[in-house]
Amino acid sequence: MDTSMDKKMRYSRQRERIYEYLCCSMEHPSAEKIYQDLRHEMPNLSLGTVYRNLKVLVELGKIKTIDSKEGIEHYDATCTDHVHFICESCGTIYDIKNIDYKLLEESLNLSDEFSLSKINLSMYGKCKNCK
Amino acid sequence: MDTSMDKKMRYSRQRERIYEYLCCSMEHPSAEKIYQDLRHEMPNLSLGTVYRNLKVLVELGKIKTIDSKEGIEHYDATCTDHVHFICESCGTIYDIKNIDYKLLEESLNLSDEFSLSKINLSMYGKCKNCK
DNA sequence: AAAATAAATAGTAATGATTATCATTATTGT
DNA sequence: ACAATAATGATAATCATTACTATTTATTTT
Repeated sequence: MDTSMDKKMRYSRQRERIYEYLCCSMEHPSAEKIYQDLRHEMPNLSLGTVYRNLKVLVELGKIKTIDSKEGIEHYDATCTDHVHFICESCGTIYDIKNIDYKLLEESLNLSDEFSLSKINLSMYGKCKNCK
Repeated sequence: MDTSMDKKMRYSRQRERIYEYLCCSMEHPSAEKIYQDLRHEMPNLSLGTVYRNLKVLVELGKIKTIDSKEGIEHYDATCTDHVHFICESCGTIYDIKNIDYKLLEESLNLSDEFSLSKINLSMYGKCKNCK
């Protein structure tokens, strides 16, 4: 909401740790999962702090959100281009990295009435272990 | 949750009307929007009934959900294959219909460790009116 | 280095979309 | 028409996320 008068950001151990956690994690955790895991080493970390910092990190472009199934938001620190394959049996979210974006954009046949800025692509199916 | 013992479904004027409304609508409404519009002709329609029937219609495969931005679910009765273009300025959701799915799947370069059953694709950018 | 400042936190209350509950109403097979 | 039971309407409950506020902490100023 605060568009003018940008206030300068200060260092916070909590934000640093949340970002570090996400960078190391391979499993695209939810805010709740991050909170539960970091609680052990930061006993009075607050869930609100996790949400607040995830939002900040998204605005800074350092992490991304994944609109996974049913309502709960998940987060991802891998900021190179990639999309997700979500297994319908076990729910695991896999990173798929070798997309041919030129071919992909071509397949969309978008008329020039639209200017494209972002593609949100997820795939569903069964993974190696489940099929 | 009820996997065994399928109980037989009965006709309901409310469900019929909700489905009809969705088929005629061109704007991918939310449950709340549907409720507010149908309230006039069905004064004691309940919001819960709208949610319940939308869920049933999705299970029957007669309509689809669109995981639009920020949390609120939207619904769509166009069940031919198509994806959505969501304008970042005005929020309008457009149907994009002439996708080349063969080319699209090719561009994904999926290893055969995964068996694909569904693709969820949304595009973001600016529409004709907003750019 | 101490005081002044303002950003960030922890803890908790509030919000808002969706679901569950349950007494009542409506549909369908006999 | 009647019994069986699915669907409704009204409302309460749930649950992820956000807002609020007194306090703590990081930075700036003196």
